[in-house]
Amino acid sequence: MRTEVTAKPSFKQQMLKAREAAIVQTVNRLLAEKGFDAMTVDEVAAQVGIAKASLYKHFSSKEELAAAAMVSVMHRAQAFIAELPEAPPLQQLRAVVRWILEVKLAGDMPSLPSQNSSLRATLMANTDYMDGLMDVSDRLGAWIEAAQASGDLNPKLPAIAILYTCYARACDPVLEFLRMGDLYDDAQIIELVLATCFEGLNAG
Amino acid sequence: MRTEVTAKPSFKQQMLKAREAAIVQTVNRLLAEKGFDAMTVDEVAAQVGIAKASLYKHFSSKEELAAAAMVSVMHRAQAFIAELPEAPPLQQLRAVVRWILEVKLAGDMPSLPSQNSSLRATLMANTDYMDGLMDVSDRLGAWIEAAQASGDLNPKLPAIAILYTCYARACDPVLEFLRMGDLYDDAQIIELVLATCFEGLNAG
DNA sequence: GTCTATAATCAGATAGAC
DNA sequence: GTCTATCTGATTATAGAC
Repeated sequence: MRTEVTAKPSFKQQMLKAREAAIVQTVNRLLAEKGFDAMTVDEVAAQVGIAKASLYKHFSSKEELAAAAMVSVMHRAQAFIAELPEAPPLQQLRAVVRWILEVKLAGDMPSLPSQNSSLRATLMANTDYMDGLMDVSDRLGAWIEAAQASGDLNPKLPAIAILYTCYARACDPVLEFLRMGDLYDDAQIIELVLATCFEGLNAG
Repeated sequence: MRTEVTAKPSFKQQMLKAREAAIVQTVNRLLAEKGFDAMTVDEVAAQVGIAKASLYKHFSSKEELAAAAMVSVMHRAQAFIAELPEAPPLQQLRAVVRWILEVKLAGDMPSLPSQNSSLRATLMANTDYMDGLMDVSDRLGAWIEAAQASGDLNPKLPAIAILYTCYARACDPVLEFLRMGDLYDDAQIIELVLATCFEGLNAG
């Protein structure tokens, strides 16, 4: 009966984790749809199907909710990068940017106001988030420098500027603008933005 | 005495216009600093130095305040475009994008949440704003198509995608990111973003 | 038109029973 | 841990005197 008594709490914890995952997924979608300020905790609780007070047992503030969503996407990014097949650096970088655009178009890319200071503080204090961010930045940074050395990326641009430009695709309004026009499907939109990002607007 | 009685209200109206201009300037700056949601009407009134109730005599809602700020930048954009010296289309377009980046770095580019529906409605109902937007879009659109025809801009990209990509520089977070790093001054940051926008990340 | 004072609402967070 | 009910503070907007 040893297995039973140890399995019971484990099962309970699994349930908890599952519920927290559901919360994070809902927050993720709401952050992508409406942004941090417009998202209300009441809304999150309603869509998850639990009481607001229960939410606060899992996450102690609205900022923590947002941070959990950011950690979630960061982990998904790490998983995506880890499973990338071997390829030239530029191709890897392009694949990551494409993934960012796909996640955004799928409505799963949380968007946070870069100015909100309490939110910034919460994020910077979150070691899961910071570790993930640094890990991803290191990997992308290595690809960027390798691609510059091999003459695939413009060596005159600072690597950090290239990194930021890639990250910035996560909140690029061009995707929504093009979608509103109803002239291009999602796949075409992604190709267009990828092209403007890497090849620029100028003629080749 | 004819001049006196007609001059009096004209002067009064000038004062009003001046005060409204001060309000709009304050709103402009606050929208650039904190965004629409984080900006409060109390804050605006305090910084202008008038009572909140007085603000509402000039603008009937927070949305109207934001719309006035958008009309203001739109008019400044039109004035900038009108005074541009004759030059090839690509150069004109680049000048406008450079102007956008300069205004943003100067902290004078209001940033609105693209999702807020009541705000969208207010903006779309504002004929001053819509007229300005269409006028600017027409002028930029003509330059874009001319530059594509002359082989300066990539003719494979839809003109509308190029237009949106230029507009999107008004909310490009790369500017703030690079500024935070403290490695480049404002002039360098503008050149970097201009280069990535037009020449792309790839090597020439 | 400007002010002080206040209404009305909404959202983040908590108390306390179960 | 989950719920209902509530507190607390902030924010948009307005009433009414001058």
